[in-house]
Amino acid sequence: MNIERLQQALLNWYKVHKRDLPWRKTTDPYLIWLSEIILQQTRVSQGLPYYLKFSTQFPNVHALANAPQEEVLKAWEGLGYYSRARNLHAAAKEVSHNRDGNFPSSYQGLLELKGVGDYTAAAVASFAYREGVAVVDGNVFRVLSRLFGDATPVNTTQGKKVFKGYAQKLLNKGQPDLHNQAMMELGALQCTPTKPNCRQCPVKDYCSAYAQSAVAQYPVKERKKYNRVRHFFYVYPQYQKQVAVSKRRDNIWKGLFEFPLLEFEEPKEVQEVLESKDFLDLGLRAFQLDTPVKLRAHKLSHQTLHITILPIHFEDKPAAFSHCQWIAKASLKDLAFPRPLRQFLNEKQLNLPFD
DNA sequence: AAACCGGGGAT
DNA sequence: ATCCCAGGTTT
Repeated sequence: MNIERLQQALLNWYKVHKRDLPWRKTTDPYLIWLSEIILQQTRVSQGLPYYLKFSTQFPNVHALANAPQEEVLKAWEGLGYYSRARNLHAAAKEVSHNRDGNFPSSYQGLLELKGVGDYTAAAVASFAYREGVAVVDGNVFRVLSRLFGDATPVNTTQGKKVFKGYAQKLLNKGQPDLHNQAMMELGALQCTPTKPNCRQCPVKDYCSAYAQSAVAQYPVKERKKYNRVRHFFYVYPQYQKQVAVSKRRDNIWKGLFEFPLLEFEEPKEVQEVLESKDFLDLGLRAFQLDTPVKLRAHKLSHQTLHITILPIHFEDKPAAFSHCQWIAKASLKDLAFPRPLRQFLNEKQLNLPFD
């Protein structure tokens, strides 16, 4: 294979077909890093509005570092993988307070920032500094597995090593920034998971899988099937114009707000929940239960949540929920909630505009 | 090495 | 219903 010809064909294709994306118009490591964290495991169409919001609300690393975590999580609300937001904030503090606002100037240095792994370090280093390190994201795994006809499962330790090696060997050392972006763009637009457009592919003449009419067989993945089912019953405690909320401390949705939660591994009827020890242990007095609201199943990549809301009104200011904070309903909109709770709250506001 | 961590869109 | 997305961290 003539690597120089392949590199040139790739760049020529990229210059014609590349999408016009805002993070491609800058070499500011802050903006590039910000875009890369947002785009981890996230499609461009989903991440773009968040990038626009963050780059406006936090125009530089100091603005982000000096914001409260609750403000950062609120801006991240709905995007998922919230550890990204927490690590983003921690890394901003590190750069702002301990590095005088300067991001690490190399791939190796970038790797030390929280939330920055192999892909993101290579992306920032090549885009912002033109360092000669190859990026390997989901797109590049797919392109390389087809190009070399390599059936090593991509989602394994060995796969990461093998395909990183291909990527580094293929890298255009003169223009690593454009080359890396071109590889990813090729995977996103041309060498797609299903129905790749091989007919118009700039590198089809070099593609092993194409030569064997076996493009659809790549990439090979080891698939793990694990889907935990959980049943959440949220007590939604209301007293006059106030509600009780708490902040999640661990696991899923860490750092986001929620309501008092009763969780079960097995399905339960509302009546069973009301008679359960966990509910009775809340020690609620003088309350009225409204119609329970069953949300539709919330499917995550690795678990399914069945969520039921139990709205209750207290007649007197309750002594319970000491671990919660009582806040005005009007300020619910300022807090970051998990997606299903945010949808419930927004619909409830529509139904009860004067509540 | 395997599990965990969100949400949305395409098929 | 399943797969995949500009992946990283924890166990």
